[in-house]
Amino acid sequence: MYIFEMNDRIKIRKKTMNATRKNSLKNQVSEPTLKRLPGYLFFLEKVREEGLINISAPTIGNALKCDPTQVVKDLSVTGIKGKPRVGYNTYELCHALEEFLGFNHVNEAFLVGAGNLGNALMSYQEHQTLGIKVIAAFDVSKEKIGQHIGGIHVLEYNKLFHLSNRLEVKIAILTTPNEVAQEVAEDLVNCGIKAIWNFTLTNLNLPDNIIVQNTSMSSFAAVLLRRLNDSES
Amino acid sequence: MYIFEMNDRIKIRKKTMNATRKNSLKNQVSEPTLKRLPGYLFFLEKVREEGLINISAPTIGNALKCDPTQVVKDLSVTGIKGKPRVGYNTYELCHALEEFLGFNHVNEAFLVGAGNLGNALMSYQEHQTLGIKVIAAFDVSKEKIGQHIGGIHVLEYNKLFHLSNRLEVKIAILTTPNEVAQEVAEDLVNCGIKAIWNFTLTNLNLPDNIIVQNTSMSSFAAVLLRRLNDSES
DNA sequence: TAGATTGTTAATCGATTAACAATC
DNA sequence: TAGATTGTTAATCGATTAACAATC
Repeated sequence: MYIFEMNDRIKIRKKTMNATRKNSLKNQVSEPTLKRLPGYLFFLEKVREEGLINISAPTIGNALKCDPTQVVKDLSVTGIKGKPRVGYNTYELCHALEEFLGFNHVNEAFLVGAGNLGNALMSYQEHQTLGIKVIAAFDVSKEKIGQHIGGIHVLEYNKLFHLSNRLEVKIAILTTPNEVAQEVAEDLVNCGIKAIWNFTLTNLNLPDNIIVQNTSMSSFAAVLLRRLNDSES
Repeated sequence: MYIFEMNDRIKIRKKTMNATRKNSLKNQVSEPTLKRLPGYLFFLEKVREEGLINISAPTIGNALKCDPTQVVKDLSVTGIKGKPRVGYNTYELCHALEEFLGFNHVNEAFLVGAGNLGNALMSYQEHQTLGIKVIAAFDVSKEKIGQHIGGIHVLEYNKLFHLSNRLEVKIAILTTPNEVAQEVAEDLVNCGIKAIWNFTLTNLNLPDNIIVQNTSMSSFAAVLLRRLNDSES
């Protein structure tokens, strides 16, 4: 009988996991495509308001500075079919994109950490239709508790546990200090949260089935500053 | 003599441009790598404060949930060499990363559009060291002009032209309404701005030498909502 | 020395781009 | 019909991952 070495075992387990993972990810839309979709939606809504009934992929590509073939491929995820020589129906496309992205219905969310960034996101969302609506914010600071920001109450952190029992909220926005992010995230998962929009710099360690969307401003700053540096040399 | 058809000409010009572009981009660090670097920096700073002198790529990869080979490759851009069986010197790495990213010196920036998101970024930056410091904000709204937010004056938009003459600011943060973004961006370029951190949904049309870093919150919302949807089916 | 880790080079993987037939 | 545009399939490109020699 052949005895695996430890390294072999690990490799085999890794491969199996990857295969399973990949299978469940099959026919999922790729992240680059998903990130481009809101851009199409915004542009198409503008165009539609201007009264255009149809628009071709080359026209869209020209406006958004990307390859027409890519536009065709990206838009195909909505299931909407275009007509040769005519293009796509702007109304149909807008509608399908909103539905596909989940921007057409209200996705309720909790927000934890009513600091600067937290406050900003609370105020911001009133004006942008991200499809995500913060219904309650939580903080531990006595000064912040009781405040109204952008029409949202800031509640005591402990109330999270009660409230999550009553409401079926699946999304949480995490804007706490980095040091407590992991701890808070675990609480959120225990409260039934399925997806965390993480604005902290902490790398969260959570069960595989929890969706974590890391959004670090410093990544963008890094690209901008480095490109500026490159261009000057 | 062979006469090109128009399509051929366009194709050839495109190819030439791409070749030139690529040449100037040669040995530039890729965007995915750049976006990961602040994560390494943040983690290494924490680790260094805890007193660790050396750290290996596998240890970093484990903490940040990414491939050790990728860690090695990413960190190689700093020029810091690790020692086999020992790893990298945490102090050297932190220092080199900060320098490489431009986070070690103050990069002055203007901010245009002191709305919700603008205010947030003004307050936020005090606490995070993104390497970018807003030294003045501009708005057209009478109510906002004269306010102090996060220690930053909100000035009348027209003052931008005077001030940019005196100061050598190269970076601008754009948080205006979408409708005026293009117009403001052109003003900024005329004022000598070289890099624009664009938080609007408008696709800016600017000279090739201007660096535009698009940062749309809705892209992240799109990925999060879609993944949540996928996981539920 | 033995073995873990670096660093480089090759293989793989996935996304973008190109090519082209189908079609309105 | 002619020709622009869709939509699919193939080629290219670039990033990630794997393999392995060098080295402390």
